[in-house]
Parts: sequence; structure tokens; C-alpha cells
Amino acid sequence: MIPVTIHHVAQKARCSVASVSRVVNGTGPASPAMRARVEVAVAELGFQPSEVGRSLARRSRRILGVLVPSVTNPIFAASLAGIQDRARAAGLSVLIAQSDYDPGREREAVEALLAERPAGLVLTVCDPYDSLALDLVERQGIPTVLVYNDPGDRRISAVTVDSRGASRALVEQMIALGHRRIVFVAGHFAASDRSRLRYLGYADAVSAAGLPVEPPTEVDFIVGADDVDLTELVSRLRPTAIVASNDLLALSVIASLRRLGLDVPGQVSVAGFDGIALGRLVDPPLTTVEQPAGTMGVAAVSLLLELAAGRCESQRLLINHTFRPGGTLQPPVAQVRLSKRRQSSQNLVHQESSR
Amino acid sequence: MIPVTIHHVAQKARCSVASVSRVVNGTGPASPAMRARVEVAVAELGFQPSEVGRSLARRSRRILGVLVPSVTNPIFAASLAGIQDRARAAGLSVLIAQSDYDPGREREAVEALLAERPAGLVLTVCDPYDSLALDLVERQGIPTVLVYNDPGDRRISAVTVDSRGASRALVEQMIALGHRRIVFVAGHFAASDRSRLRYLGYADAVSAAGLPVEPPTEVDFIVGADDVDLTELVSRLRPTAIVASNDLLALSVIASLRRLGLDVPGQVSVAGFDGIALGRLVDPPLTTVEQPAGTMGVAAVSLLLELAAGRCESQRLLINHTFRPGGTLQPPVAQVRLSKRRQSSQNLVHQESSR
DNA sequence: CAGCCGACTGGAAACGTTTCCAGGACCCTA
DNA sequence: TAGGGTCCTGGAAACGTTTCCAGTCGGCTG
Repeated sequence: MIPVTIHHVAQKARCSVASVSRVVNGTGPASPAMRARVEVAVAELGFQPSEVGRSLARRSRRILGVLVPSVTNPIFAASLAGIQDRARAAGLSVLIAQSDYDPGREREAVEALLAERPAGLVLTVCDPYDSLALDLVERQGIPTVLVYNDPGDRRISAVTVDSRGASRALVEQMIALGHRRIVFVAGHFAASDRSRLRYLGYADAVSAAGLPVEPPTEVDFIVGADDVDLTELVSRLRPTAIVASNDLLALSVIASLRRLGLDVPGQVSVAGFDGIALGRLVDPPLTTVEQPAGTMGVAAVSLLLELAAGRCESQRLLINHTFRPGGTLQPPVAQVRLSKRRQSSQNLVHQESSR
Repeated sequence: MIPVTIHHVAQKARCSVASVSRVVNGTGPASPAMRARVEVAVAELGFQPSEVGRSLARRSRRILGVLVPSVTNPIFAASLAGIQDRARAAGLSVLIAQSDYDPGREREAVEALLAERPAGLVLTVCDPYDSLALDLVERQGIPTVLVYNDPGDRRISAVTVDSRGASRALVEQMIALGHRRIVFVAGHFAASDRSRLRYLGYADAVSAAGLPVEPPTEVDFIVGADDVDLTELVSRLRPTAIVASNDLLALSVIASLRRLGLDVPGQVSVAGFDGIALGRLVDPPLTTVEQPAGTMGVAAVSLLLELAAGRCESQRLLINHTFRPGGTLQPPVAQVRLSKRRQSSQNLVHQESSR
């Protein structure tokens, strides 16, 4: 059960450990006879060089550290899958950590990753503008790429999408369709700059159209399918369209609206962000802004490899988003009638047909 | 940028590396003065012990190796989240690998994990009865826990659910509701013993009721939201109920049926397995058998820790599944009329209302 | 006061690997 | 035949840490 080391191999092949190392790694010269002897010994003993000793000796690890807020969010799972695939192609193992959207935990997680002395780091942090974890990373000077985060004035590379622009475009589309009461629903607002940028895009579009900018509605929303309660929001603002800060939340919002007896998109339109695969499976398909998470993961690792090899400088990659029409966004119905009677209605839910 | 080592700390604190090690780890005696000097030096230099040197010295790693078929499947993402949480609580880092349901890749992945000399392994393999990867692991004798897999006659621990029994119970329920033409749709049949066991449960129930056991319909289905084409299946067998080998596939099946103009559950009932969170968000909620993936992940790591500490023997944990009614399973409509006219209909889709 | 014991400290070996360097064998050329 | 080159090989240092062991020092007991 004791793992077989290079010394065992050397003994069996009657040569020095140096020669074994050279044969196994294909570095340096070796006579055919030697090569054969070593290969036989390796096969018989089932020798596999220890990455620990190996990375200690060459003071560089074949490991990548990855931090995401939560792997149960399909968008990060997809990103992780992309990272993992690209890393494997480059012969790197992937060390993974989750922050659960908690800055404190984020810092601990990054510390643990750093202790492994990885070749590089791929991070999606809560708030890049105020992240102890990023401070740590910067001080260490280890190659790092942010995913989904805007690095601000840090000298850190990033692969991002134009969250604010995408959000603005989406909301402009809603306005063009005739929506006038549009609200923004967010989860983890405090702990997600993605949410925040998307809200800003919403605000851009709404205020440009001279409509009221509602403060974001924050809902308790962690795992991905919690029940959200929109009763108060719906009764107070009676929106005709809701922008959710991500697809998972959008699906929750839709389920919640339907529980309130509201038809989506008949009475309320809903749109999200991310473009998770499951959005296409629901009926009608979710209207969303697609951001290719897998591709972003792949791009992040590719960039990281270039960075680590010193073949390029710190830089930012902007990945294109695409609008996916889906079917949960429609022109509002009975727009005029509704706004005429705005004051008089005290109904909890506003079912146009009953008025 | 060169990382600070224990020697730098020792130099700064004017003591030996041995003392630094003792203070940092809290092992062995140290005078208050020494402790203070070292702590100051550690803080000033931002020293963080290298896990590499550390694990080489104590020949044990604070790392857990995890293999799942694919992190984009929410069920494995949830399992991974559970594993990760429990591991973090125990101070272990998590190394992750994916097999993409490919036995060859599975072997490579496990080899790479093994090279890191992890403290233990948590695996979900394609086929435990014929897995080179598991052979490797067994030979190495490293503490290992299977998740979702039945270890067969291997001496490996496992955390599983009774897939076959759960499937049988589900199909019996369908039969009790009046369904007579029930088919089983699977993805990755060849590469997933979960699928296979669920099919066997289906066969158990169907044959016990004296109904025809249809061979499983395999569909191309990798990422989680591909379009599946059920045209041929529907036209040939005209099922009133479909059992999908997992929830993701069930959602795809529902979307596909609706594209064919069929109402779910009005004309065809559909049920899945796993109990992914998103199943509750669709309309109507997906009928499924819930298997608590996160809990299984947590249990797997807990078991692994006991195993590694030598506090228990290799064992198998069976986690309970629960039936989640949802709304996609209903009694079949127009059962009698349909079977009467079975021969005459050559329609691609069988819309009961139009007959 | 001698002896002993405990607390503290530092030196050094060990972990498994890579890699530098030097030595040896052999062949070729001048 | 001497000299120089090439090719192969092994010894040993290095990587960063833990841990065993031996040594020192002070205080306590007899």
C-alpha cells in the first residue's frame, strides 16, 4: 500500500534516480537499453510520479485554482466546465472553491487556494472593488483572471460581458414594446457586481425614457429554486414587466407570479440574464440575454496560460452577449385602461380581465 | 514576487525554522517571547506555509479528489456542492475532474487525481462493474467512496439510492393511474449504471403488471438541454406515459412533446428522476423521484473521513428517496377510445381530441 | 550544593522529485 | 596516438516543510 517512489524504480532498473526521471519525462539523453529497463520497471511497479515531489522540485504546480460563488448556479457550473476542459487540455488539474456569495468565505477560500501554490487563479468574486481576496492575490503576484467581474483599476486580467449595456438594451426593448412600469428584481444584490451592473443598465434605459426608476427589489434567493414572495412588489408597483438579475431568479419569479394567479407573459412579462440551458426547456422559453459561460471559462484559462507564460500582458476580454427572444416578453395588454384606473385599485393582484 | 518561505520568517524572527513551524502549527512547546516574535514576522512577511512542502514532509495531503460525469448536470453540481462544503469544514481542498461519461477519459482523470496523492477520493463513475479507473484505485488502496454507484463486489464504500426500487415504485404508480403504454427514455445508457438500474426498475414494474416491456429509447443528450427528437418514438409506440432516466432529460422530453403539439400531462404524462431544483419552477412542476444530491455529497465526505481515520470499515450507505408528485403525471385520457382505434391511426402525433 | 527534570530551542534528516555538474566511455580527426 | 568531441550516466544539491533528537538552561528537590 505504500506508494512506489522513483527510488524503487531505480533499484529495480539498476540505475540512478536521475536516469529514471529522464526516461519518464523524456528530458535528457538515455540509451535504448536504459530506456527499456526503466520502462519495464515502471510498468511492473505501476509507478506514477508524485505531483507533490515534482512540483516542489520544479517549484511550479500543474494546478489551477478556481473560485466561483456557487457551483449549483448553472451559469457557474457551465463556466467551471469550460475552465475544467481547457485546463485538462493543458495538463492542469483544477482546484475548486466556493464563496457562497460571502466575502469572508471568499477570502478564506482564496487563501486556501493560494496555499496550494497554483500555477494560476480563475476567480469570480463577489465585489472586485472591495475584495480582500483580490488584495491578497495582487500582493502575491500570481497570474489571475477574473470571470464576470470588472477588475476596475486593478492590474488583473478579466473575461467579462457588457452587463450594463446588455441590460440597457434589454430594457429599451421592453420600453419599445410599450412597457411603462418595469421593475428590477435582484438576488444577492450586495454581493454581486453582476447584479449591480445589470441594475445600472436598467436604470440607464428607464431614465432615458423618462420613466420612474424603481429601486431594485431584493429577494432572498440562494440555492436556485427558492420560493420568492412577490406579493408586496406586485401589489405596490403593479409592473407590466420584470427584469430579473439572472435566469434562475427569472424562473423563480415566473413561478411566483403564476402562484399569484398572474399569467406570464399575458399579464406580466419577465426576462432574465445568462441564457442558461434550462431556459429553453420551459414553456414558453425564457426571454434572456445569453452570455456563453462555457466559452468564457475556456477563454479565461487560455488567457491565463498566455499570462503565465509571459507571452502577453494583463488584459481584458469582452465576450459578446446575444439577445434570445424566447416567449416571456410581450407587449403589455390593456395598457391604457390600467393606467387610467391606477389609483382606485387596491387589489393585491391586478388581473386585467376582471376590471 | 518570490514566495516567502519558512526560512525568511526564521531569519526575521531570529530563530530556527523548527521553531517557526512549531509556532505556526501550534505543535510542540514555545515560549511566549518566541511565539510573539514569530507571529510578528509571519504577519509582516505575509507568510503562508506551502501545502506542497507541507504535504511532502508529512506524506499526507489535505486534498480530496472528486470525479463526476459532468458538472453541468445540476444533480452532480449539487452533489459537488455538498462535497465541497463538507470538505471545507474538514479543512480539505477539493480537486475536481470530469469524465464526460467517457470511460477512457474517466481513467485519465482518475490517474491525474491519483498523481496528486489525495487524502481520499469521491467518485461517480460510468460503470462500476467495468471500470479501469476503479481497478486503479483499488490497487492503490486509497480511501474511496462511490456516489450514486453500486460497488458490486468491490471492497469500496458507497453512498447510493435504491435506483431500481425507486423506478419500480414510480412506474407502479403510473400503472395504478391507468397507463398501459409506458416507455423509458434514456441518455448515456451505455455509460451510466444509474440509467440502467432505473430501466430495470421500469421493467420490473411493467412486466409484473403483464404489460409489454419496451426496450429503452436512447437519445443523444449530453449537455443538458439539447433538442431530442421523439417523433419516431411517439408515432410508433404512442405512449401515454414516458419515464425519463433523469430530470434534465424529462424536461427536454416535455419540451420536445410540446413541439410535436402534444399536451403534457393532458395527452402524455412524463416523470423523471433526481429532483433537481428547477423541476419545481416549471409549469406544471415536474413529477419526479427526489434524491438529495447535496446530502449524498456531504455523507460521502463524512464517510470518507471516517474511513481515512481508520475509524470504520468499508461500508454502503443507502439514502432515502422521496416521491415528488408534481403535476406532469395524470391518469391517461380517452384510454379506451384510443386503444380501440389503434390500428387505423397513422398520424404522427396522436391528439386524442381530434379523433 | 548536587542532581534531576521539565521547558524550550536548534540542527539535521526525511519526504519525492528535478536538474546541474562532473566523470566515464567511446568515436573521430588531425 | 593524442586530443577533443559526443553521448550517456550517477552523485548530489535543491525545493519547503515537519519532526526526531540532542542539547541548553533554569528551577526544584533532596
